[in-house]
Amino acid sequence: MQKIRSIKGTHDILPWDIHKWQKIESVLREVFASYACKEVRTPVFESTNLFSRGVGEFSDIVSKEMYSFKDKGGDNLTLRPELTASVVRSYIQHNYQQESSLHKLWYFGPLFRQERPQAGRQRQFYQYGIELIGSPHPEADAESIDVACSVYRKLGLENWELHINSIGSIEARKIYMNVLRDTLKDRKDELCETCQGRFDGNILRLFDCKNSACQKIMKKHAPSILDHLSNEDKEHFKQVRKLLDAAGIKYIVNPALVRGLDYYTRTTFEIKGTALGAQDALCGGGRYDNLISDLDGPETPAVGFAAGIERLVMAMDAEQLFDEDQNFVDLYVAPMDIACLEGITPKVHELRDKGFRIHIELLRRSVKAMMRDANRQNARWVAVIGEQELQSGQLKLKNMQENDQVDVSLNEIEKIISK
RNA sequence: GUGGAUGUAGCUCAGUAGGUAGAGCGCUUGGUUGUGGCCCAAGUGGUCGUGGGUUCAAGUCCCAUCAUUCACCCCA
Repeated sequence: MQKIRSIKGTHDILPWDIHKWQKIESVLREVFASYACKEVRTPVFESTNLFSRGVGEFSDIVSKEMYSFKDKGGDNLTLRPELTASVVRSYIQHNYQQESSLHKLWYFGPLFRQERPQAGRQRQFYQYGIELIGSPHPEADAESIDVACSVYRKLGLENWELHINSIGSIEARKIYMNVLRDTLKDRKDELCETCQGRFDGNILRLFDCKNSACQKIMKKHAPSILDHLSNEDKEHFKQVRKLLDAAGIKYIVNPALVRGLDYYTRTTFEIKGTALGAQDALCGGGRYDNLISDLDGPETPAVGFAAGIERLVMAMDAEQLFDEDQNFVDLYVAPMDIACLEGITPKVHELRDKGFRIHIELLRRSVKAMMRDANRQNARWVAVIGEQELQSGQLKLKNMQENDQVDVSLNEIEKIISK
């Protein structure tokens, strides 16, 4: 008999690790609120064709990594492999543009991709991100990059770097790709197999190849995409950089940064964790001016990013940025027997209503065992409740840090444990 | 999908030349009658991933399989 376990590439976030996620989530809310972004939540599954149209039918994500299935009505559904398409779908479906001409949205949730798991990559994983929809201007690009960086700054993360690039408009990119093909065609034989395969298709991907021979060739001979942008593209990118400078954000202009998703235009950016393994992208994003109209929505410019939580947790663990789990209990109630438990219940109920964190011992253990347990649970105060205490209404509250006891009446408990 | 590494108690691991399993931590209980953190003691806990094979005998050798993990690919 095989032990039941979570399926490949999925993980439990265990009770003793959850505080890490809660810390991150609370900072996210804080940061997004400070940029006046609003949260949107969309379903975890959508029509399959939303992704094949939005992400690109020939992209790896769509062609081989999606969890797709037919429901009982025969509809083709897919567990979302990314969130931008879903948010855009929601934007179009509910005519957000009628509410306001600019939307600053953020999201957080699980995504699903059937890839081979490894460090920093799982089949169900969590991302948060933002989409700024409506503005064609560089200030929107800069703001979305700014938000992304703020999260790491607020969390105290140090080992990361921001890479930015502009891949121009579709027209400029087409021209550039031809130039690239032209300059590299004599060296095509020196490239690795996969790169040769991509030579005639999406040649931009050659920049992503990890093969050192390919990298050398690209570094030496490939022209920079930045030299092949239109004047408008160049001006846009220049303004983005000026705004980042003004915000005091350090960045690396990296002309080799070509994001994998098909929908990007102009600005692309990526934040790399410098202490992570092979999967080092903490955050990736860029501008996508054509996606909304491609999905039959109104012509609407937009820019956004997505960032992975698991990788962030790894990066923060590496820098030891998580405090000990501070989930202490305010009052540990140790009843001598069931009658004592019953007698103290009204008081406990009242205190819990007021928001105190109270643990009542549920195992009928010895006082010694209860004290040990209270210690383990980081209890601030302990009250041993016996017949005597109940009858007199007087009890001893033990302060676990100071190791001393105070005599109090039932009604004074609240005052003491509030401190 | 392709490669490499690994699979022994809840966790981290040891297991010597093949002879039917150990440590530390954890957990439980005790060290007198109602009080923790240190210390001490006892106890709990594993069909050695699974299935075959070789052998008198396998955790230890061989094969298969599954799982985990790292890397390729791709990406957050």
